[in-house]
Amino acid sequence: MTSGVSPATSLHDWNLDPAAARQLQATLAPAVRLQPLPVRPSLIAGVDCGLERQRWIRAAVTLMRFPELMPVQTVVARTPCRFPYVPGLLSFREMPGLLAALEQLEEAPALILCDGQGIAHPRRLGIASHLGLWLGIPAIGVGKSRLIGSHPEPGRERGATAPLVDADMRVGTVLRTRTDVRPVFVSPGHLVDHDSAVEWVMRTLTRYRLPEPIRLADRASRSGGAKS
DNA sequence: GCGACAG
DNA sequence: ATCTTGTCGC
Repeated sequence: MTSGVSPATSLHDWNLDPAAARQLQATLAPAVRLQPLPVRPSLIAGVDCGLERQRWIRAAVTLMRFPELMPVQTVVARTPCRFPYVPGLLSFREMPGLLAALEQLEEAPALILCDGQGIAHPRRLGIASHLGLWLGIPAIGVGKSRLIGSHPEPGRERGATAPLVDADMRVGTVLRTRTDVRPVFVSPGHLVDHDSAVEWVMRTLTRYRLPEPIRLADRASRSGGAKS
């Protein structure tokens, strides 16, 4: 009855075709706000999706307490694929499942780390931005590969960064999360700016390439297991 | 027309 | 994302 996470505003439904989806992204993008994360979040969520036989989306969310980085709760939702994978339209494929999983949380996160891009997107509305906007919760996009933009190669050391630019605009940061390991693409989703996005990805790293909340959600989306 | 293209 | 065996390295 009392869910930890519910939409701040019901912005739209999910019955759209690709053309309408792109149109909607252009309409929603101006509402994205880039600003420093106001408070230190004590509850951080990591979200990720897995695919089951090309027909089901397995959306997983892991809630962690900061700064301990101890998992508080992990939830998984299995929903049918209703939208194809189209570069630039990922949120229309994965968000319905993610929202179903988020509703199962007993507490709401103060920050969400999302697998995929934030504003580093053709219309500045990657899945992290769309999700953050829908929930009214600060969100950061952490992609394992590039969608758009150009950038110099960041230094090889852990913590090295390079700006990600598209159409003469800063859209993200290429961040080396481990020495000599392929960098990740960090971009603000909503209610965070470039600096806090990189700062909070760094603060949730342990010994792996991906920040712990996303790494655990990724793990749950593959094994399909929830737990408290 | 051709290449690029989160998960 | 998923499929899918072995292999290299700490």
